[in-house]
Amino acid sequence: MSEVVEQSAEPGTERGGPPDAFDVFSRNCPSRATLEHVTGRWGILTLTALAHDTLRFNALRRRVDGVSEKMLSQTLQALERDGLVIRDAQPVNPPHVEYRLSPLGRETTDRLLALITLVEDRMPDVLAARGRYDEARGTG
Amino acid sequence: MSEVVEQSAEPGTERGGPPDAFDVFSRNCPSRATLEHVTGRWGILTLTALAHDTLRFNALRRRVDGVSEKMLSQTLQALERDGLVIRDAQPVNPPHVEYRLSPLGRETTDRLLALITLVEDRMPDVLAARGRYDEARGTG
DNA sequence: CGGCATCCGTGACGATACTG
DNA sequence: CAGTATCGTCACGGATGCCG
Repeated sequence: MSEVVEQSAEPGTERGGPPDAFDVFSRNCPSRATLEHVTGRWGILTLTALAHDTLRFNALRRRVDGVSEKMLSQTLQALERDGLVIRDAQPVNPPHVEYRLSPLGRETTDRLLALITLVEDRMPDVLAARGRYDEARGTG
Repeated sequence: MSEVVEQSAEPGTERGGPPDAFDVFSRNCPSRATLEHVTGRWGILTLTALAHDTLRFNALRRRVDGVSEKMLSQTLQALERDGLVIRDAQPVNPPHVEYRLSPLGRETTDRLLALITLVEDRMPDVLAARGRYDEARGTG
């Protein structure tokens, strides 16, 4: 396995800092890594896709437009490892595996959803801002 | 300029879809790009750093541990272009440039903060889950 | 101080093929 | 169906140097 999302190699994990040691601003804080799993390109979409339903691998793949098999697999593993996603595998043939959110995953996804909703709602503003910015540069 | 965050090259922007056309799930939706600016590794941290204060470039750089000059510059440009960050440049010598959140940027950052707070709070759970996951693989 | 341009390595990512 | 293994690319991102 030459390519892994992140094994337990967090160097600064055991530095035993103060109680608020999980501040994302420091380079080696594990919360930074988790935050990146959650907010990573595929992390966001995967969690959001699981917000309402329990889904199987390929259903998820269809839902998250553009994700490759590999990246979905990787993303799911990272999220499962962080305890945000639960993997239910039934050893039947053909294999039947379902993914769903854990309680913590649900909480996280709720906040994510709040963010996404805002961004989607305000896209007209964003697009307008982009237009202004580009014009101020392109035209002079 | 061979390396650019993203110019106006969004291919699916003008497809004139339905009102809810800003669904992040479709590959070519501009909201997906904006979401990635916001939730990108440096986007999150930059916005969060600006949550409370107006900051100058190098102050920001010190605050966001590990960011390179180049990435901070790129990130700020993307966020400014999307209308989330406002750049105040005073043409004095030495140059004095300040960055602050726009109203939309503030709204966005508030939601981001809610997410970050949750993740930081729950890091013990995450770490425990990781421990269980790793053990179930390494040992069993 | 606040940038921008250039060079360049690394690894994230996608496509494909294979397994159970 | 649900993945894992392998390989190639390319653009993300760091280091450096220059300019206003």
